[in-house]
Amino acid sequence: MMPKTSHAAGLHRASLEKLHDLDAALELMYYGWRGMTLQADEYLAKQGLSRPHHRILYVVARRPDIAIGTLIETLGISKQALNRPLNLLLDRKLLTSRRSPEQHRSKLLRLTEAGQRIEKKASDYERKVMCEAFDRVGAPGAAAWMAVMETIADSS
Amino acid sequence: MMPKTSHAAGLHRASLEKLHDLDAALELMYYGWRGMTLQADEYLAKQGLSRPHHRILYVVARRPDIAIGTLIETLGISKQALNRPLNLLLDRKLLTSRRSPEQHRSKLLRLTEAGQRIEKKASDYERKVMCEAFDRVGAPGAAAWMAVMETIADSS
DNA sequence: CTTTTCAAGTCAACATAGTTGACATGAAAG
DNA sequence: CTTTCATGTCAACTATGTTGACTTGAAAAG
Repeated sequence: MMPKTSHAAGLHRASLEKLHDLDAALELMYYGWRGMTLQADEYLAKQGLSRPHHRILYVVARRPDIAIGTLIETLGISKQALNRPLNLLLDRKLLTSRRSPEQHRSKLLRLTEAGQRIEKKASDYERKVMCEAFDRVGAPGAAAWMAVMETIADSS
Repeated sequence: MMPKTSHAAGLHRASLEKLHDLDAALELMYYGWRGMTLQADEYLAKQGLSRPHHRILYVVARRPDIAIGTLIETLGISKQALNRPLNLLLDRKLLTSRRSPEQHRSKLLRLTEAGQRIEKKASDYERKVMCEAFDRVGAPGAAAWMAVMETIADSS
C-alpha cells in the first residue's frame, strides 16, 4: 500500500507546469523566502516567539537606543500592532526601555544579553542558509544574486 | 516645516547597521519578496482578492482539473483554510468545479476566462519585476540568482 | 444490499498579525 | 498655562491560518 505520499507541509517545488518563462523565478522567490526562514521560525517557536518578534529584535540589535516611534517607522507597522510583541519582549526581559536623558519624551530600546543571544541565534539560522547557497555559486554568483535582489527591492 | 518624512509604509532599506557579513542578504530577501509582490497585491486588492486567492489561481492555472485534495497538498494549508478563499473564487466565477467522470468523489477545478485573466495579470506584475531585474544582470546573473534560490529553497 | 472508506463540506473555537479610531498621560515647547 | 507630541492603551474589526468534530454522498468491499 502506498504511504499516501503526503509531502508533509507544502509543496514540492517544480510540480507545476510552467505557463510562462519566468514562472520558475516566481516560485523560487516564494520557496526561497520560506527556505531561508524555516529553521529560524522553528527555533523562534521553541522560544515562544515568532517572526514579528524577530523583526523587532533584529532592528533593535542594529540600532541600539532606537526610539519606539522610529522602530514603528522602520518596521512599517502601526503602534498598536507593535504593542503586543514589544511588550512580550520587555516582559521576557529580552529588551529594556529607558527614557532618553535629554529627550525625555522618547523611550530608548536596547537588547538585553538574553535578547542578543536569541536575536543572534535566529539570524544565524538565516545566515547559515544564505552562506551555504552563496558558497555554492561563489563570489560572482553571490554578487549577481544581490544585484538582482536590490533591483527588485527598489522596484517599488 | 518638514513634511514629517513619513517613509510611507516600511522601511527604507539599508538604514540599519550591518552587524554581520550576511545581514544585507537577509534584508534583501525580505525586501525582495516584498518588492516582487507589491504591485500584484495592489492589483489583487482592487479586485477584492489577496495573496491566498492568487496562490489558488496560480496553481489551478498550471494544473487544470486539479482535485481539491491535491490543491490542499500543493498549497500546504488545511482544507478549512482553503475553504473560504476557494468558495469566494467559485462564487465570483473565477473558478469552476465539476465532478470527475470516473472518480465521482473528487471535484475538479478549472479557471474560467475571467479567472485566467486575473491570474495572468497578477502574475504578470510579478514577472515584470523579475524580468527587469534579470535584464539588468544578464543571463549569467539570472542563472546565478536561480541557482542560489534553488539551493535555499531545497535547504529545508 | 450493507457496510466501510474516503473526498469533500461545514461548524465552532482559537491564535496571530495586522488594521483604524478614540482617548489618556506626561513631558517639552510656546 | 496651553499646546504639542511621543507614548500607551482600549475596543472593534479583518484576514489568514490552525485543530477538532461532524455530515454528506459516492465508491469499494463484504
